[in-house]
Amino acid sequence: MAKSSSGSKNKGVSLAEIAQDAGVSRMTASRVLRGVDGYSDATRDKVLAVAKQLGYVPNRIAASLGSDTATSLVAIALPTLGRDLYSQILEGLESNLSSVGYQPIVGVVGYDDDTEYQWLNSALAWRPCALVVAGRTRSNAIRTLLQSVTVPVVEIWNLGRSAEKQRVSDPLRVGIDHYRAGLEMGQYLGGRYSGDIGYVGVRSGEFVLGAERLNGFTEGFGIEPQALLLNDRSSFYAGYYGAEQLLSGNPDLRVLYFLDDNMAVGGLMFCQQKGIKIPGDVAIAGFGGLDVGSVLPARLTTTNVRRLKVGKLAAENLIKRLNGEPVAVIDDVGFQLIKGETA
Amino acid sequence: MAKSSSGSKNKGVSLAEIAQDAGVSRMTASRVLRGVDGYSDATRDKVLAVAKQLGYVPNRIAASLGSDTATSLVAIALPTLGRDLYSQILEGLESNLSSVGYQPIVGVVGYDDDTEYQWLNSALAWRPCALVVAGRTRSNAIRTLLQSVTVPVVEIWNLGRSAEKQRVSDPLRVGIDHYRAGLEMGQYLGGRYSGDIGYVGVRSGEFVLGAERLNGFTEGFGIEPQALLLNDRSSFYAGYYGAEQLLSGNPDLRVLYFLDDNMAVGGLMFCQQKGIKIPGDVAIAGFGGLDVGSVLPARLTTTNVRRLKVGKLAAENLIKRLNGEPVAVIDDVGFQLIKGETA
DNA sequence: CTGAAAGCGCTTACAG
DNA sequence: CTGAAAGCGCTTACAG
Repeated sequence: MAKSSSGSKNKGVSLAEIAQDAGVSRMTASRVLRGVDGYSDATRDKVLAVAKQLGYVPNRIAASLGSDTATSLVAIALPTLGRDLYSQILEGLESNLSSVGYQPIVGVVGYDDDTEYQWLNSALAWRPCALVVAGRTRSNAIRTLLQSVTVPVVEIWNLGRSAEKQRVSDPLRVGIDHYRAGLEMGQYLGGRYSGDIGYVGVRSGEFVLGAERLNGFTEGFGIEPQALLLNDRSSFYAGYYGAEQLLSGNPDLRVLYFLDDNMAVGGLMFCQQKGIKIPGDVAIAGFGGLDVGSVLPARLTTTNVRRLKVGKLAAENLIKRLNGEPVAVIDDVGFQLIKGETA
Repeated sequence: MAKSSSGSKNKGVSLAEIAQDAGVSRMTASRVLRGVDGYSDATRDKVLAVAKQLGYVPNRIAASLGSDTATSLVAIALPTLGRDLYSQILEGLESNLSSVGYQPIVGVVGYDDDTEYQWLNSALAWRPCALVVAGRTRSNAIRTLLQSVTVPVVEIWNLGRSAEKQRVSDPLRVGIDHYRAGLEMGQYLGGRYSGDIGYVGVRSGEFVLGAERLNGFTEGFGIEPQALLLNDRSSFYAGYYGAEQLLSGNPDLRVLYFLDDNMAVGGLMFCQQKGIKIPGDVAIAGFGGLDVGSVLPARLTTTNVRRLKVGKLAAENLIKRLNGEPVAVIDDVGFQLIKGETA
């Protein structure tokens, strides 16, 4: 547990001192500092001057306890962080959240229900005004937790498939329909290629990343791909390795679909090194629309998703909900099939 | 400012209720729940049972106000987030911080002093137990702020050049000496190539990213490179574009050094497409040791830095400082010159 | 436009 | 081992 012996709290300037120096009551000083109505111009100027001179830093801990409104803290639980996906979503979230005075508490919880549950519980102790989690199927314990919480919950990235059954009290969802993204890629490739197909993805324990996309892809293509699920994180190297594994076992594979562009580029590199022609021998497709795909000698065939936009929209919708404004319970950011030169 | 009309705070179970149901005083319940000494086994079991049954979620806001110790919140101000660099550092930070009960409040503040100052000030309102910022030269206002703060400050990524003058009260630093990283690369390439050299980097307004590295590189190579500083974010495409610009203006450039691997790979792609031989015609080097470099047809010459490690070590040292334990004021994570095939 | 009182949910000294 | 009192720094109703 966190403890700090060096940490006797910074007893800085308090509201009471401001009030005293300005010759007003704490209430009046409080009103001025919060910018609510109820004071003369002279009073305002005096209080503000004193506050500035003394270097007053308001104490949100006390403010939050004193009021019965929630804090301006938003608890954000992310599955991962070190790669493009969630870091860009988080950047979008942070940007739009902080611009209106909310501050994110972030946790990296992986794909493990217990870890996420623990984290959410400890985050709740800070009485956040909202919760942001990645959309996915969860254990009963977490579902119960998320439902019993009185603050808004936003699920990002994954819209889920039961888009039609939403009620107003349900969590807000912002992201894309990954099944459809996979479906469209499957249909596109299915119309151009035939023969055996393969998929290289990643799992985290029980949890298979991008499972809905793979389902959609299978449906769209019309053939069950040979799926290789590495127990690893997505990376160029995982894609390289996965392509090697899959192709060495099944040299006839005509199409290789990857969990994301990072892995697809890794697979591409493997094929290039082995003299396998793309897309002549093997067609390759990724997902995500990462930066790298556009600079490759051959433009990567992929599905483009605006990750920053997902974060920004999630923040916007959350803010609307917090302000009691009407808001789309499901917000589909959409995607774009990029018909590149690798498939 | 943040406000929430839907946000009447979740009046959940309080300590008082636990105490009443368990038939003890609030103080005793508090002691049990915090795990400090001073109660019988029977009392403990009773309190714990009631707390669990009622679904008690402790209120850290109140706990923090009630005690005079700092919160378990760590304020982390990052320049950027959507790319590998700081997201991986943050992942390391979060991981080691959360494992001992600290929670990060994160802000993305760019390279602008005013923005960072504002953010730090609002973060301070949450009375964090520590501050984490990126190491760099700052305005007087921020320096004053960071010095006047009573909680530990950690500067990450950049060690700075005045490593010898540190005192115990100075901020902790964890990262690498970027000047040296540039110097060693410059020396390495200077020993292998001669002729005009170029550098493609990025600036954010006044702030030049990786400026110390460029200085070291110049010193090490012994020649002032033609430097192109794009007013953009680092990306594959920026590297591609930068290489194009630089090479079209100076076809004789023999060496191209890039701000980071992303940009270097972009430059590499440009050269490949133009039939420019690497390293026969142009030698290319990056920085960072990003994943992509290892899968390229030609292994990228670069400087490897363990970003996750920077974050983890920063957290570890911070925790030591918070616990009053001795700790290295400057912690050099080090780097590794990768002599690849592109230079 | 202004302020005195009470309270938010905890914890810190005390005292027993 | 246990508890009554006071207080953390604010804000919410009131009342004027």
